[in-house]
Amino acid sequence: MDLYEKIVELARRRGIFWQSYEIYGGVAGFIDLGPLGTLIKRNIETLWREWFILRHQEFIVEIETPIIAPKKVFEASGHLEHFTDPIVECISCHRKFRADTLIEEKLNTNVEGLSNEELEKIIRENDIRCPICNGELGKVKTFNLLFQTIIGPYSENIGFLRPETAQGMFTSFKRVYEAMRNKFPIGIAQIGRVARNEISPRQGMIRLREFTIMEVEFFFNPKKPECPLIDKVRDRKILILPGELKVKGEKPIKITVEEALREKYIINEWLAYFMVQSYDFVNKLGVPYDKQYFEEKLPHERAHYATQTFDQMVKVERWGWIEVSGHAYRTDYDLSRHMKYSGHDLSVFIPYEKPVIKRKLKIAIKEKVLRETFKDKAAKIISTIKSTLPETIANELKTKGYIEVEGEKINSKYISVCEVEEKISGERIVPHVVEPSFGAERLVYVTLEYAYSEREGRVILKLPKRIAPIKVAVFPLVVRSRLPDIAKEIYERLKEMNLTVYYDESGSIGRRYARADEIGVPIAITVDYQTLEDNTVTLRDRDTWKQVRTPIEEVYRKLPLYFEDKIDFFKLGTPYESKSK
RNA sequence: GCGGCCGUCGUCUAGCCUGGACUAGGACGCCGGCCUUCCACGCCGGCGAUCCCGGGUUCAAAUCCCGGCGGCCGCACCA
Repeated sequence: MDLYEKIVELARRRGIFWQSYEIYGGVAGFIDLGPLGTLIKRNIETLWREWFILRHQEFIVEIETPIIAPKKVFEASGHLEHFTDPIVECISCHRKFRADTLIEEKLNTNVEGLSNEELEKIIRENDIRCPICNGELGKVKTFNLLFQTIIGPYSENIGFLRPETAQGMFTSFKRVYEAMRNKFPIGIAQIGRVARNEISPRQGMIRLREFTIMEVEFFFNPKKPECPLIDKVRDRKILILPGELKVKGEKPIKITVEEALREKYIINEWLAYFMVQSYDFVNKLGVPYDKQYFEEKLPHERAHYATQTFDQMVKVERWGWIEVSGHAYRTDYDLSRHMKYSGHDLSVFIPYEKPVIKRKLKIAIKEKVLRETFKDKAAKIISTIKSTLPETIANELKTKGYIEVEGEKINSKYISVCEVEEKISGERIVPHVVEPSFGAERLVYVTLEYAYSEREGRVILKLPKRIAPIKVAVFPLVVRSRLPDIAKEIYERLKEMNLTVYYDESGSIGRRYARADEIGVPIAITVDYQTLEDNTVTLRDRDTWKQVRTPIEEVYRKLPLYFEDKIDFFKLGTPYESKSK
């Protein structure tokens, strides 16, 4: 049984996650989170919020937008066109191939944007066959990974489930920007469900058809792409595999952020900054730095909207390196497309430090005179003049004394040229975007895998205490005397402190410790006979099985400090060894 | 989607080849009780199985046949 199987089994047994709709045989690509899984995922989300939003709250804000969007949104975003692949199936061996890459490889030509029929024609004309068995290829079909639905009753209004939360940030960009009183640069974050109709998801929690994305769309001025926070991470070393090394089959290299930027491995400082944040965030979930690296996606591997993408890879036992986050430089692709498709201006006004004074020619039209002379034709003449460059008009007036419009000669009787000063206080730009984007369920799995350990045949989930779904377990050593009463009292007090905590008096104390270890409870409090004498209890550390003894009142004071990482376990009391040992 | 392997209590499994005594057995876990002064102790009891689903063959199907669904691995696909 490999680690993945052990975790899946533990998850099912203890209520962390399992396959959805089991009673109907299950459906691939969907999972339920159980009581513990829900807590774990929420703790990961909370940590993410703190790490990416709270710490940057002066310029990163969180929003929520719908899961369903009308067709137009995905026409604009390019997903209807690009989130699909033309696929051909070999008639004899039934293997499937991407039609476009097959042709591009064989004929060494670019067939981007061609229709399925055109691709099929090329395949027929060039007698392209199955590269595996040399069999004949069938019809070119399209796979679109968007889930489709209908908005409203009996409606023609087609909608789609979003494949990423990002579009919500783009479509509402202007509102958020204004609500934040034109804060710029600005990051908009969202945690939400997305859906992708994967062709064949078969890696449990790793490839889901519906999952949670945590992402930031960070909007900045492409003319000022510097990140003021980059100094904080400039000297940080990261493991990175740039595209140019990847194509040579080389391994990731360990370099500083500064070097990565200098060598243009990473093309934007903000992108680099968020990559380091992500490196640390995943480390906080229990993944060591040497089990992570950033891999650049090659042009043909990238999504349609990105000019550079790094995937943050984490090593897992079963599948090797898997992607837990993507870091894409999306440029102004999305905003520009939404401007074009919606007709709304999504640009941002950037004031200059000092207004620029520009001298400019202006044509003054004496409309009244012009109308009197040319009657009906006047309107047309005026609009033509207005759409002509003032410089051109001035030049013609100077040389010829008139300009010719609509077959009429217009001289200085009707128009005159003057020079005006124009004060330009800034310019409008379409922001560029970098996007760090995490898959929450994958992080849940990765966190579990790195927390999983065994000791003396027992499972111990060494979850970071921030992530542990249950923080404290309270046990009476035996069900005798007043021990259960005191333990229950402690349990009630801890609940009032907003901790997740549980009380257990069943079976032997050893069994109860084992049960608690298995779901990663960091601290177990045991009420024993000594408690009756001096009001002290033992606290047991999940990872070392060591115990300390502390007065009950001290427990309430010190536990919060422990969970805030202000003190470590051994500061919770004085070392304690049980007598029987 | 193809090929290989697989699908029985919560979990792991026995039974399947060679159809019938299977009311589907066990272990672990879970629940209750007893016991118990610190690491899955012991004893008693209990709950717990659409034998993946549907169809067929048969007097009789967990067992044989067909179809489907789901899982794992490989290919392909996807990020």
